[in-house]
Amino acid sequence: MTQTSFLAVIRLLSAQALLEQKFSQELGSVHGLSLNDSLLMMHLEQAPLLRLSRVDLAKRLCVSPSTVTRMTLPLEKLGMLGREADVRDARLAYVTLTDTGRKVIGAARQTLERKSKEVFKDRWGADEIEALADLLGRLTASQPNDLV
Amino acid sequence: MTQTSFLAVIRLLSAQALLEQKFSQELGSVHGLSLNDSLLMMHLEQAPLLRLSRVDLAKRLCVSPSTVTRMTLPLEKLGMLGREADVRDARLAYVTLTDTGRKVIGAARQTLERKSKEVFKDRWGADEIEALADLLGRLTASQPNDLV
DNA sequence: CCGATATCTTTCCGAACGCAAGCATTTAGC
DNA sequence: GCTAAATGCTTGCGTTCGGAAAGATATCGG
Repeated sequence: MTQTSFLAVIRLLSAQALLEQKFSQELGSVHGLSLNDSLLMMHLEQAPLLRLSRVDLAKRLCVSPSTVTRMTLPLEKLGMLGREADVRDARLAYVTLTDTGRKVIGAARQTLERKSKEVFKDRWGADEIEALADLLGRLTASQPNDLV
Repeated sequence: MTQTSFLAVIRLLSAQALLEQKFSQELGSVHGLSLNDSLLMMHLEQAPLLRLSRVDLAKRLCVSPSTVTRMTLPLEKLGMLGREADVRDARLAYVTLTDTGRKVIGAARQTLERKSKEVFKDRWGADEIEALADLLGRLTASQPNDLV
């Protein structure tokens, strides 16, 4: 007798591995972004001033602060991200989304949306997709600032 | 207007990052296994003869064959996994689950079950957890041999 | 039977990550 | 006002992963 919660967790982990495999390749070859790069930029997209601190981004992405530093470096050199200091707190180094970055993540989002539709193309009703999104939203709701 | 399927995918990716962060640490410090190590051994657990080929494992875990080779190496040295040749096909090198491995993955499973329950502890009804597991099962159903 | 192709596995190389340590700055206690 | 603790960011080191290449074996077509 297997617990339902355990079953749900295992399937969620397996499903993520499947989706990452499906999305990663095209996202990288077409837009030059990794999946985590895209999530980072989408968080910036919906941030108040198109900017977030690095620790804030780390919490939202569930990665270490050092990873954020390393992730933003190449994107900054490509002109997709910028750096901004805080007037009050000299420790903060905000990551900002540039106009170039907005265009790139906009295009990448279209790719993600198209491939997302493909995932549910067969044997899925609109109400079921919505139910899944809703239930997953309750999991991520415990985290700082849900995405989308 | 954001697509529901896109919303579901983004939330699934975020939820996975959250779960991996929650589970990874204790799983590693207590049992010496990574999350992927555990999934690999659980796949072996339910295999017909407690054994699977490396490419088969790679497909089930959605990782490259080289990753399976590297993952199994230390677990083999620790006596949790074994190696078995095929009588008909000399190319195959089955990964087998030893008695030691069965005990270890059994203990790790208990940890995973306990922490899985914690995830849904608050604000979740039994019917909702089951609905989530069911919907996720339809995603992984497209893959070779669903787990659990 | 034999060559061409396909499959299974491993190794090498570069990329990405977490952790611990370190530096700079801010905040809190006295 | 000054020291101690806390916070934000970066760097070095070890670990893990995917892709390409290589070697071994199997299968297929003639």
